[in-house]
Amino acid sequence: MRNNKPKYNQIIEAAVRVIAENGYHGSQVSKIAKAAGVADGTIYLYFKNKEDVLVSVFEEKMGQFIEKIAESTSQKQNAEEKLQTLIEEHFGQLSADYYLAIVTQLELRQSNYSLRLQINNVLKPYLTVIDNIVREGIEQNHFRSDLNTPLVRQMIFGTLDEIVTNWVMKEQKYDLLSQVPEVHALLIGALSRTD
Amino acid sequence: MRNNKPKYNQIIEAAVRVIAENGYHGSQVSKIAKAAGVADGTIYLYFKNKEDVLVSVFEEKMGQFIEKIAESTSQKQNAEEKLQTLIEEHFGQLSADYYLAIVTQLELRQSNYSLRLQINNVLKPYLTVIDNIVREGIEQNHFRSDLNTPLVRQMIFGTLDEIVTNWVMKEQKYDLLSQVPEVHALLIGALSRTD
Amino acid sequence: MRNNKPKYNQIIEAAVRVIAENGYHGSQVSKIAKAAGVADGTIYLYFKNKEDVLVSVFEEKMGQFIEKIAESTSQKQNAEEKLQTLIEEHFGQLSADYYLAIVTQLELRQSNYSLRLQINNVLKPYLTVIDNIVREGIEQNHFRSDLNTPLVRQMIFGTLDEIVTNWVMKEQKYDLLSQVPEVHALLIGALSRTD
Amino acid sequence: MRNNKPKYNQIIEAAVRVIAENGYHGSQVSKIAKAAGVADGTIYLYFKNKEDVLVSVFEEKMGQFIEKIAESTSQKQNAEEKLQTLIEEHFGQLSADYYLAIVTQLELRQSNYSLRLQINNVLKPYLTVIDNIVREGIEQNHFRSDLNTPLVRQMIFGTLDEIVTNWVMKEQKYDLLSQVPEVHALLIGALSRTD
DNA sequence: TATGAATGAGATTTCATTCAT
DNA sequence: GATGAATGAAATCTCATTCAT
Repeated sequence: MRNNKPKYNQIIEAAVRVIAENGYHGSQVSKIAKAAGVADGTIYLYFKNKEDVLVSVFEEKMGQFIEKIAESTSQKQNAEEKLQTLIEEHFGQLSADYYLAIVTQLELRQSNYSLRLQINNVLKPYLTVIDNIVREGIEQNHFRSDLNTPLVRQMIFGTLDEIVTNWVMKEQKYDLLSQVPEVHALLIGALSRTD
Repeated sequence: MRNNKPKYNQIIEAAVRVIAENGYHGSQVSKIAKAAGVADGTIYLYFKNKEDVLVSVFEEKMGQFIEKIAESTSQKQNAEEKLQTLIEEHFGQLSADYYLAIVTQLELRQSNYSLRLQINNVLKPYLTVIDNIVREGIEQNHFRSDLNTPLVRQMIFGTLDEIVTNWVMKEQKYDLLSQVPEVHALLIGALSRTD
Repeated sequence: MRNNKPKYNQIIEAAVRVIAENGYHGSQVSKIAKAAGVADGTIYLYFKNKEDVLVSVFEEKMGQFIEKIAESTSQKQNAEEKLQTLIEEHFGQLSADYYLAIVTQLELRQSNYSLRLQINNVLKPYLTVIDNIVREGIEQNHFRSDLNTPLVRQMIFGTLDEIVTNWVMKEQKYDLLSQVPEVHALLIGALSRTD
Repeated sequence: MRNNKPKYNQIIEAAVRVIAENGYHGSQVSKIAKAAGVADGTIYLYFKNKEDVLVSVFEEKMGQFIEKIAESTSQKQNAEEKLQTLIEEHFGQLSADYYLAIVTQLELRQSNYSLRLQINNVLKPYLTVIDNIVREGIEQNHFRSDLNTPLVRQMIFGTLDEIVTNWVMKEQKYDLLSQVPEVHALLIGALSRTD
């Protein structure tokens, strides 16, 4: 695998740092190369072009992000707990990585359509995790049986994403993790049976 | 106000069209000028720079969008109905204006940080409308009294925004308005008192 | 026509000068722009890209070159005189324009395949002039009737071209025009009836 | 000599193949190395630099080409026959080696001035062969005594070269060798005594 | 000898903005 | 007010060459 090569990871890590500090449009290849301690041309030994660097940043970082969430949730027994864990991990990981939060919430969204499509692809497994929790909640009779899974998934993802983006744009001045219980309560309220 | 001048509006309308058809990065000043039937230099008689054109597009279009929502909701008596009307108007207006939906959901999000801050400013009155509905629902004892208004507002806006973005990215192949009841039910579920 | 625009001609003339002085591969767009007294970007208002500049140099210069030859030869009555005039003009014009000779004989031949095909196209009318002289000579019974016109044309053009190239590579240290009679005699020897 | 080393020849042969298939500008050192089955760096153990590879290709290939012509013509008794043999060999060898024809007629001509000077040097022995035939013809009283040898040599070489180049550019769609008699007749016509 | 990963200089082209008319 | 020709800064990517192993 290419990520055994140390230079590959050096470049990815440098890219996150440079993008977080200079913004998407201020992140020239030469700046990333310098931050990674390699020559400009070296970037092109590991990546097809600049867009490939950015996609790879997202793939690597979001890949880990999603994997952790998938693993943590899988260890919980019911849908409500899984949802809570998902929110905790989502907020927790982005709280813990200042640069990653800026890059994923603000900077990479400025990318062009082609890059956006690839980013959406990377996100798919996360959306599947959400879908499965919703389905499980319905099967376990904890959630309402008439839920429209895609719509619910859009609500959950849209809610979490908007909350994190607000937090990043407010320069992370408050504690994101402390909002987990309230967010969980809101979402459970939306999903639970009322009878 | 500068929007009494006919060329100002010509340019705004041309910009929406050009951005929707060519994407954010394919929308050069010269292209907008040509579509508006004016010379490149004329743009600079009405706008400070390109960013000002884009902000103005958002201001004008979202200004109308928000105004309509504010007016429609104000005619309803209680928070639940107001929320329903808000969702209807939000989905309805974007359903009705193909170009506007693409521009606001996809293209203008590719803008840089500075433009994004200005766009957020334009959105503030909309967020206030949501806040007021939430507060009213609490006061009317329809919503739970322990709701964290900003958080709830983020959930509502994040949910609606994510749903519309998905719909635009799926090339508007399904009917957005038919989802209003389900979305409303979900949000009401999240907000309502359970006792 | 685009060559009414003064900048267009400024750029063409500058390009000939720059190519002659710096060689094909030493002729960056910025160097041509500077020599023409315009900004780099101005080049692209008049030419699609760098290749278009080079093709146009050849078109304009060879266009005039060929036109003069066509006109001069047309005023002669028989094929032998026409051939003499053609050689005189061919050698004469390139003798008179130091830069043009270097550019057409040495530098533009270093171009890539695509440019070479376009250059060949420009040369076509010249080859036609030669063909017509050959045919006329045959009809007038001055040249042998069994001549293979394309082959003869290749001999004539190949001969003149090789002689000029040698002269340019020897840095034009001898007088090219003084060779006209000998060259003419050789070619007439090849073409004339022997009975 | 360095061409006792097998890798040297591997690289030369690979270079011809790569240049014929990819064109002069598409023939990177790494591509030649790969085709030769050696590492990039190995090229530099056998050649000073890329230009040296190209010059060597020309030297080796044209060396053989010229040697054969010199040998074949030396076995003929008079200038006319020698000229015929020279044309036959010139056309014959290039007809027989598809890649060599493309490389020498089209691709290597795109090289820069310095390489062109070296290529001219390689050609010198061939030009001497031609010169000797011309001088012999004059001495033998077959050719006109007033011939300017360098000029005649330029005519002969220019003619043959132009004919081959045309044939290569027309993608070798017709038989080059069948033109030998006509070409010979033309050149003999130019050189022969007319009394 | 042989390797091949790393280097880094260098050039085309775009496009927001200006300003003389 | 209106024009649009001209500006020129700025960034990606290639590829010949090197050198530690």
